[in-house]
Amino acid sequence: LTFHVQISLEICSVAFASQSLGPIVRAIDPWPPRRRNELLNGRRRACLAKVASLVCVRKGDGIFHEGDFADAIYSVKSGVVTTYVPSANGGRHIVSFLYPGDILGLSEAGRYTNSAKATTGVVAYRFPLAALRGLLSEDADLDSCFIIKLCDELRQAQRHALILAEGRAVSKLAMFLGLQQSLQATRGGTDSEICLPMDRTAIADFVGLSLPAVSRGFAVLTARHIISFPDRRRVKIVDRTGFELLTRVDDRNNHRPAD
Amino acid sequence: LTFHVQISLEICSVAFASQSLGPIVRAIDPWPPRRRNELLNGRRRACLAKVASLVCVRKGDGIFHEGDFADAIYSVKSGVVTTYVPSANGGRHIVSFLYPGDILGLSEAGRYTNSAKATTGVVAYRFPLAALRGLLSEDADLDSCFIIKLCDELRQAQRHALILAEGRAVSKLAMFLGLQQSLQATRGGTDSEICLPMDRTAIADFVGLSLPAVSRGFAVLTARHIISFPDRRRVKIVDRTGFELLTRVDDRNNHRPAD
DNA sequence: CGTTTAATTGAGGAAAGTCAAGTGAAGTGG
DNA sequence: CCACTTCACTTGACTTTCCTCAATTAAACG
Repeated sequence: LTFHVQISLEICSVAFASQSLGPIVRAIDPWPPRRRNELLNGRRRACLAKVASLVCVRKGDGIFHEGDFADAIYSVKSGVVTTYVPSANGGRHIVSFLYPGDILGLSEAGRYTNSAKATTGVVAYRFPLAALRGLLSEDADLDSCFIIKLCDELRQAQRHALILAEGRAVSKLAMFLGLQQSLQATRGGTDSEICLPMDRTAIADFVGLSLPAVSRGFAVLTARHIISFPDRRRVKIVDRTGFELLTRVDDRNNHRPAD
Repeated sequence: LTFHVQISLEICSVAFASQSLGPIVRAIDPWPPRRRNELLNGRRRACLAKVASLVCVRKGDGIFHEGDFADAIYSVKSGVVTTYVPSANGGRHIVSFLYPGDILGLSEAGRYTNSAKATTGVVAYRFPLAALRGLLSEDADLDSCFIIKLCDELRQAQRHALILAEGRAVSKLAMFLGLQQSLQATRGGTDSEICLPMDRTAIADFVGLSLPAVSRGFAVLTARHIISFPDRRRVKIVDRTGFELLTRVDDRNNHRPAD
């Protein structure tokens, strides 16, 4: 079975499990000991589901575009969404990869601040802003949930910035893998195997490297036996010590083989 | 009069003007036509002021440190705060520069995710989390205000990522200046003169360049008559067309003198 | 099985990093 | 108030890394 088939299966099962319950919002709580993962109780999920419509997007299709009138936000139900900022000469900067339980549709003065497209087949809840704001103004706990989720996205954006600021290509890639791993860990993935639903170009546009640099970086990490690729879209961390050394911020010297 | 004296004066006047009213929260609204700048009405500001304490921090002193137990968030009343992630070998990555009306103290599982220190003399409101959460659970409009502010910070973090992802040093610097300018514009600053409360090292750590690269980059921009420095901490944009060309995302070719 | 797309690999050049010296301004003590 | 110290910034020379362009291989799709 190829990766795609497995993803499709996952979509079905997730969709099935949460169909009657309504949207999930997933985040790590900024504050001490509360719920850690799914933020909404059944009643509130049902309530949100009432004002939401379900949209299905084929792999590669756009969801909204930078500058469009922002009349709704979305919550990913299944699949992977990429948000990005297109640039003049056909290039783009990828802002984030979004997984089930993530929300998207950030706007400024009524216009989306970036574009979104489906990296795999995607099913998402669509919340018209008017209706959502109605709900938010009535239910402080629901607001709380959004605050927590926004804190989560903010932390992730800051972590992304940390990756982009890193000097060495191998460190960038290691940190990227670490990020993907923790994202998948909070969603019940395994610890030592990371799957990469996006292609190399997308990785390059996310970490701020050229496509060849990504390829070479992965080659170096593989040659040093820090990671291995069972398949182009699946990574195993072989040498966790070496790996974590690279994910440490900066150091400027962690590119050389640790002896 | 030097720059420092001017800053001190500003601190005094700002502190005086908002002393009796309580904290301000400033943000650009993500949604259409609502309030655009100060988000809180007088009653709510007074209400927040009741649970807050005022902290004064001398220039250069720390406010909290990464990993500390996160028992409060802060709102800048006057001065400039820098948040950063320290790295092993004495380096650091700067996450953001915070101005009056900004909030700080992002945490994960009860611990601050980055460190904060005063770049100028700073006065800030300190909100103990317990009290703040009490207020938030009672007042959905106050939650709304925090949601809007978080959206604002998220957009800024994404804009920061855009700067870090940019390839050319001169573009990074131009984008950085553009960012500072828009921050100061929403706070009533002038359009053509930008002031830089932070030193060059801080700029380097923010845009992801070495200190010499920042120096050289500014030199290039000056030589091309795109900007000018009346003083090391004050920048004027001379050639706005050339400037905006550099702030366009990517292009990979905008480093050469446009003929 | 051939075509198209995605990914790797190679060679050359340019940009920024590093290290180190030099300049200027600010702050300190006599 | 001025000389001196100190810190912030600039400038220079050299090295490294990554980007660019291009060719090649590998995988996906009909």
